[in-house]
Amino acid sequence: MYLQEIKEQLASMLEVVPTDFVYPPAADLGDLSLPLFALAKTRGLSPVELAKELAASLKESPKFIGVVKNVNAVGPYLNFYLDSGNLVSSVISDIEKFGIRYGESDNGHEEIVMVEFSNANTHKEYHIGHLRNLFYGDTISRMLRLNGYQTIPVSYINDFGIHTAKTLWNWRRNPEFAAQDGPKGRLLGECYAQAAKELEGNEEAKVELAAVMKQIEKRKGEMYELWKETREWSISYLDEIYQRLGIKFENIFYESEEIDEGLRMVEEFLQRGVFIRSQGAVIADLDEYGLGVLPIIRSDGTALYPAADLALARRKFQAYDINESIYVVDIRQGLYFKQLGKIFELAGENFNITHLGYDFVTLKNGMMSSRTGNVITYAQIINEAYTRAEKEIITRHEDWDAEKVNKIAEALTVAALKFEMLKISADKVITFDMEEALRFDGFTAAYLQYTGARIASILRKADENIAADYSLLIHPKEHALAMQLSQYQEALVKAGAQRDPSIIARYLFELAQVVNDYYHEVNILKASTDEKIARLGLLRAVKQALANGFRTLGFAYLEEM
RNA sequence: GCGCCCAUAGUUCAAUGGAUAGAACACCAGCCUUCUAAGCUGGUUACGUAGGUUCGAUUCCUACUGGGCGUACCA
Repeated sequence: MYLQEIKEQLASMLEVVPTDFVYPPAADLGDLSLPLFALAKTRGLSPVELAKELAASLKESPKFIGVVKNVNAVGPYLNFYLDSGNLVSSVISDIEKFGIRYGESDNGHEEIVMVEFSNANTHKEYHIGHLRNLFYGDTISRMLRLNGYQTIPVSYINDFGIHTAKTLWNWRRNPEFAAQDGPKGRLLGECYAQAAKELEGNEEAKVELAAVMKQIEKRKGEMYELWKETREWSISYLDEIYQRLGIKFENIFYESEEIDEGLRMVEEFLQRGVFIRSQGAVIADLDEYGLGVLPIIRSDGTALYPAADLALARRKFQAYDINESIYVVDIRQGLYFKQLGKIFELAGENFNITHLGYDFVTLKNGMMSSRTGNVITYAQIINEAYTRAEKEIITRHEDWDAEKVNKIAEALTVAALKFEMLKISADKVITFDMEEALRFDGFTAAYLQYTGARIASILRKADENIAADYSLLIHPKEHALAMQLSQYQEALVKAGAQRDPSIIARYLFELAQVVNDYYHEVNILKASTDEKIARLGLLRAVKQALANGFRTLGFAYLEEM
């Protein structure tokens, strides 16, 4: 990559490392900058003096002049100016060479990483909190792959907890649910919310609930049969969601399929002294490590969530030969994953597990809670987003047929939802606001897609893909555009290393801003022939970079919108 | 109680041990016989408080204040 090579050459001349270079805050200060504070200290000089000396001596060096156009000392900084023609043509040729793989790197050394995310529950509603997990996990998995890891995206569905019993308990006593038409998977969510509300403080009902749970656990009886049937509804509803949002898993695990092996492992860990019995329950006492106590089996003998997790972890490492298992789970479970890691350590299991946490999604009027009904479900948000997108398209394109409107509206909808969740750093609570989230201007997916569509439109009007002399492109806006394009790989590497998709979201937004600026400033189709074909080549490069970025975040590049 | 996280413009978010702390939205004023105005241009406004380390702190450390989360039978 052009920029990386420049940095390496300058670094070796100046006896620094490529990462010492920064980007100046303003274009007139150059393209690359080297702060001299550290270097000055080791040489016993003032940074300002050193800058002057280095600038003067570099200007004398013919080797240096071949690499960059100019260098200036500005205070304690050494500022470098790249030659526009070189910059633009090198960047375009990098992009042409790598195409869909432009930006990829091999930092992961083909290590095999399993990324577990979208740990949804059956028999419960799917809401915007789940979407953050889904999009974050999906993008992390893809980002790591682009950084040279082999990633295995998997999901782990909790189909066996007490929540399933709650839903079934209510389903049975309120026949109106079963009587309703329409998608049953979604209905189960409503049924659960009502059940949770009614079970609160209702001791009589809790006895009934325990009886339901027992049937499910024993895998026998009427409620178990109902569990099997309803479980399928939930699973197909989840499949529908994943398909609509373009999420693919290599495998989906289910708690009901891990629990038996989990219970065996609990016995094993008891014998090995990792777990103990206490107050009738089975626990891991991790107090001496500052990790408190983790209950594994309830005092009534029924299993808690960690039991199945033990078996799943072992399965992952034994069956898939992975180097690392990443759990993309809400940060509130941070303590749980520390406990799980300690348990494996005490048991002598060499499992490299990482909890990749992210903060939760809340609403302006407080935490989401199915009990109080303060929740925005997946169905609500996607329907609302789609309606708005469709309306927007129809007012702009009266001539489009319904099929075309639908196709574009769908792409805009999925992109909008993903981008809203990914553009915020994982360590921030998202306070979800429907109006803000579904706008089409500003820092949004629609802005990015619109930028892409306008480029595509120009390219359609003049499809002259012929060899061009890119060194003609010396306009300052072309220089700025090439600089931004050249930084795509850095953004992807940083995002991968920090496991933070918001870095790519911001990079793309900045790229789109530079592109829009260029679009308004420089005419492409009406330029002279040589300039025109060169500019079209630049636009093709921009299109490729945008498309690669969109794909990384999981949404479509639209030719028209 | 103990532990973890967060605090930047009216709002939602960035960045950085050092060059004028950036965007977006909102508000005001402009730009469609130049390639899609879902766009562009200009204007107004910010580092919670108090110390410390440092040549230099919004960034690192400590305390405080405010908000959130977790902390044995939810997941």
